[in-house]
Amino acid sequence: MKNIPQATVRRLSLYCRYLEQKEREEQAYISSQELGAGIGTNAAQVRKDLCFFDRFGTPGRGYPVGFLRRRLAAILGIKGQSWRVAVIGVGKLGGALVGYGGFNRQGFEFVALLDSDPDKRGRRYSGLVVEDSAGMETILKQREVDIAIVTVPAVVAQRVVDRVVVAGVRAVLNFAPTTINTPVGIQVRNVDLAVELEGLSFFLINTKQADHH
Amino acid sequence: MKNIPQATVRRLSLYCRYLEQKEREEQAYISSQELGAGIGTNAAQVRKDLCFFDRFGTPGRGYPVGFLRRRLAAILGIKGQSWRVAVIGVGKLGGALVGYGGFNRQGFEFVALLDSDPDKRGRRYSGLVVEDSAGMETILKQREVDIAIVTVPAVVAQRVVDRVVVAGVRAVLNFAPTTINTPVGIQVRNVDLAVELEGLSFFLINTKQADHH
DNA sequence: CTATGTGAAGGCCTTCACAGCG
DNA sequence: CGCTGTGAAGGCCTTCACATAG
Repeated sequence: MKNIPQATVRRLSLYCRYLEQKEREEQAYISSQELGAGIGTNAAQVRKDLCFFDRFGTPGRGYPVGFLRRRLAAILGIKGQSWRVAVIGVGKLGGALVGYGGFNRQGFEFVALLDSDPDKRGRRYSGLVVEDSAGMETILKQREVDIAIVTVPAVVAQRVVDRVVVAGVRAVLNFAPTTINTPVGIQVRNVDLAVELEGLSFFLINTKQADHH
Repeated sequence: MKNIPQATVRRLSLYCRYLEQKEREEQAYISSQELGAGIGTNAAQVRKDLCFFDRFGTPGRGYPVGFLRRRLAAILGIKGQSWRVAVIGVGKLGGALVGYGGFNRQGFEFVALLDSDPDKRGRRYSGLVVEDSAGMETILKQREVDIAIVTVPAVVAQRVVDRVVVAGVRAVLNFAPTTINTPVGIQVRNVDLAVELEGLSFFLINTKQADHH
């Protein structure tokens, strides 16, 4: 397969979600124009993104909603496949993520919650018990974890990710506010709240507030 | 000022945080090489980013750590300025974000928690009481809120953001898994957990697992 | 002699424009 | 005739390379 831009992959998720909505509304076809507007981009971008993979559309009609949605789900790997997810660090944020609606999309399944704090152990979230992170490597391997969500304090994040990688996990979603280094072949995505807020701050001081006359 | 790439702004936050660490370690100077490695980029990128703004460095020595950190904080607008933040939708995720360590950096102050659910009203998080979102416009205006963090269900997110914008807020951090439309002049940042997870999923199915012999 | 500052080159992603299909 | 599929053009961001400063 050709090399797919990271930006395109992000939009595929957005297309897929928007198509789910249109499918519920029982819309049969959708144009690149409408699909683009629905996720905040333009028609040309949609067509370019999709033509990386296949010819999904019918000239003159648009894309069949259900068909395109299923094909995109397959491309993203969230169809007929369930990824096994572990949460490491079950503090306020980690606890909130388990069972949060944003994750309740098919294709992902929580199989382990780990924490080093004895006080947190034994707590239940969505039917899962928090276990001792001392046994991290064994648990991650035994449960065949595919993706680790890391919500530990910044100072221990690198060490935790190192252990996760040793356990054979190749995909990490990092919420710790620090930069993580990993060997090649490991994919790390960072969700960095400070970076987002500071980006907004930069925007606020560099734009003139509209005057109120 | 020249037009600063979004990507550069993101890195400025990372530089700033890395410099805080080096400042605590009482390091006096840092090279573009070391600063780049510290946040996962290269020396040329660091120099290019910084030279958008000023000449911060000393050829032959590098950048003075404390000086550069303060200047970057000023550029990002998190020095001598405190942005007033409201959280709208205080469910699991919203509640976790209030008081989460990632936000405990100077420059941001929570001044309102709003929810439409009567059961949530009156609950306290970090000393703030959850109030009725019926009075959103009034509360946001009276408290001079600069940034709204939106953690409501996807179906109501657009309507909530519309009201936030009417109330004069120009910066939104959206956690709802849906695309938000706003007038020009409003900055929306999306933190989309489904998109991140599906990006990892795409990576996993498109890379060969290293063989174990 | 080391490390910055910066124009130029390169590469990647987006937008354009239109041929071609239904 | 409308809308897709796609090469080409354009624009933005990253990387290079070296003049310059200490």
